[in-house]
Amino acid sequence: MINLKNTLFEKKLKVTPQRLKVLEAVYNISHPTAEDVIKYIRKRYFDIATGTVYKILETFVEKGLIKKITTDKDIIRYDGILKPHHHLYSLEGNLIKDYIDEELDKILQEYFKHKKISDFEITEISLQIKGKFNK
Amino acid sequence: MINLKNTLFEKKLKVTPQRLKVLEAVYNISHPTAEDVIKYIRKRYFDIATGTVYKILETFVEKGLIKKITTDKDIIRYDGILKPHHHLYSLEGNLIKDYIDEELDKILQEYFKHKKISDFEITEISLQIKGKFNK
DNA sequence: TTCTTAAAAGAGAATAATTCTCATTTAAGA
DNA sequence: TCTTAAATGAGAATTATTCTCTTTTAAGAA
Repeated sequence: MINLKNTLFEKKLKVTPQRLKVLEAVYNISHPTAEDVIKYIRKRYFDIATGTVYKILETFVEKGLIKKITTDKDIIRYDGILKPHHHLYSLEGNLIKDYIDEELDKILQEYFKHKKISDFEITEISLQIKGKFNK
Repeated sequence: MINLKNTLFEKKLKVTPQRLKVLEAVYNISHPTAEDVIKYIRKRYFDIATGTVYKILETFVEKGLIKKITTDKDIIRYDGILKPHHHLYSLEGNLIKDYIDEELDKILQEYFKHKKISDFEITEISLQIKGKFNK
């Protein structure tokens, strides 16, 4: 169980009720949009301005507390998992799942140790795996 | 040199001047946004309604003529290259480059032939490689 | 505990990308 | 050439996101 207050404190961010709840939301919802976060907080805790949530999410991304994830929809989603991982995308719906595979990471790391891409320095590699979820 | 008229015809799409130019634009601009396509056409050929361009791009994606590509910005980009490939993303600016690497594709294919992801059928794998371009 | 102040939050207007509606035009086959 | 379903255009509507400016508050100092 993560101590939310401490997480903010370590990043030198003022601990506010709004920030605590946004962080909680991103940790508890899978790949939420800003709108998802707003609903989560309004339903359970208190009213919050949309601009505030957008601002807080942006701040968290800058501080490296959460990550933006890429989708080909026009809505930005966020991810509370920081350790490098990949994503499974449903070709049918909006479902996105995390995919963690350290063996694969090792293979990729090994591969790019030898194969250099000219004029490009790799910081991070993530796979988008598209397909179909079977129920 | 691709025959644009024929490309549309094969997909059973009415051949219109607007569609021809949108297709030309996506082939000639690297990872354009809808706005990029509109500017391209207006500058060189004729005025075109924004809604028309959005509609045409959507139609092309549905017919598999082009692909949407994912970015963590809030703008959708398109890609005229259909053969499976990966993308290099600049962490600094908006630069996106195609990255084609058949050796890597083979390794991934081999890897996932053995390693199955439970309840998921892979259709397509693409890498997002983030990092820094060196001039 | 109270005071101070920079930072954060709130309200709502502004912006920008995208979608929608409906009237008009046009490609393509009869 | 005629017919018609499909495509385009114009602009309004929608929606996600950002911005502005005022008010509130967290946190450290006194």
